[in-house]
Amino acid sequence: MLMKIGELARVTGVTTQTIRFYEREGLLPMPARSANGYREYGESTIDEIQFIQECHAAGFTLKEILILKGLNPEGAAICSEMNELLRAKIKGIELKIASLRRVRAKLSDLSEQCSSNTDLVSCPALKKLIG
Amino acid sequence: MLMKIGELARVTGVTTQTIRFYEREGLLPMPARSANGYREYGESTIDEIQFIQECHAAGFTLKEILILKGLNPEGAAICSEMNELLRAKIKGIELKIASLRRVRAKLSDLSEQCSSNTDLVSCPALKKLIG
DNA sequence: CTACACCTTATAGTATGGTATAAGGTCAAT
DNA sequence: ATTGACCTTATACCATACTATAAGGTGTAG
Repeated sequence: MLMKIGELARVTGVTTQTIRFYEREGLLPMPARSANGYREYGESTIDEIQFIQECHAAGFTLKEILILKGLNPEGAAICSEMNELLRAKIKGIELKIASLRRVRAKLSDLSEQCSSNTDLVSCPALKKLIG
Repeated sequence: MLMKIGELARVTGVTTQTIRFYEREGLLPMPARSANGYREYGESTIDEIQFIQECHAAGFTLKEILILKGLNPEGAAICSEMNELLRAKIKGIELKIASLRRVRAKLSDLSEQCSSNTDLVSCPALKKLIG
């Protein structure tokens, strides 16, 4: 049932240092300690770490995840705040996707037009593509 | 025709320090200098900076943009390398999108189920959503 | 001629998200 | 009883991508 930090690290795929780092940053609650001072985690902490990882992969900063978790010291996050943050992030990601698609299109064209060229800057096709 | 660094900064929306930083990092070529030592930029530098910004918005690091530009000191980027990098980045972005969508779905559900709750961690709906 | 906005270099500091190191305590097995 | 794997704290360091500061030169307007 109860895990020490090493096992929690193994099952979540993060390092023990990262778990302690998250704890210092307030992303993970202070765990119970056994008699010898070792951290003792319940299985719900696995979900908490996965939630952090999932949010981080989605482009949230650790501070934003703090807000999402309502542990923000400047006040609890209410749902409208969460949704606001979320919408802003979705918009950001969509801009990123659009940008990536533009870059991909440009570079795909470029690699077709000068497949043996070694320098994009000196490539005559570049101007058309990035102009 | 020729711009000083301040004007280039204004038209591109980056700071003069950032332009000098890009130059130091090899992302921008060393510009010509006027008699007084001021940097003199042609209009093509606007495109170069926009290319950097576009790639950066798409999730490339500055080092990766160096590779894309074929200015990588470890060797010129050939098109296959570019495409490899590009495909990896696209995959990364797609993973991010997928993750974002999962988080969005979870939080949308959450905000519907407990629209006045102030703490996600103590929310009884959370377990279902992030489990 | 002096005020002011601009330019120069060099150096140092910032925020983010960790990662590494030192110096030591715990515990199960041999 | 000592080896080895684990745990503890504290501290320092890292890459990324800027951002700020110091100390000074340039150029134009009044």
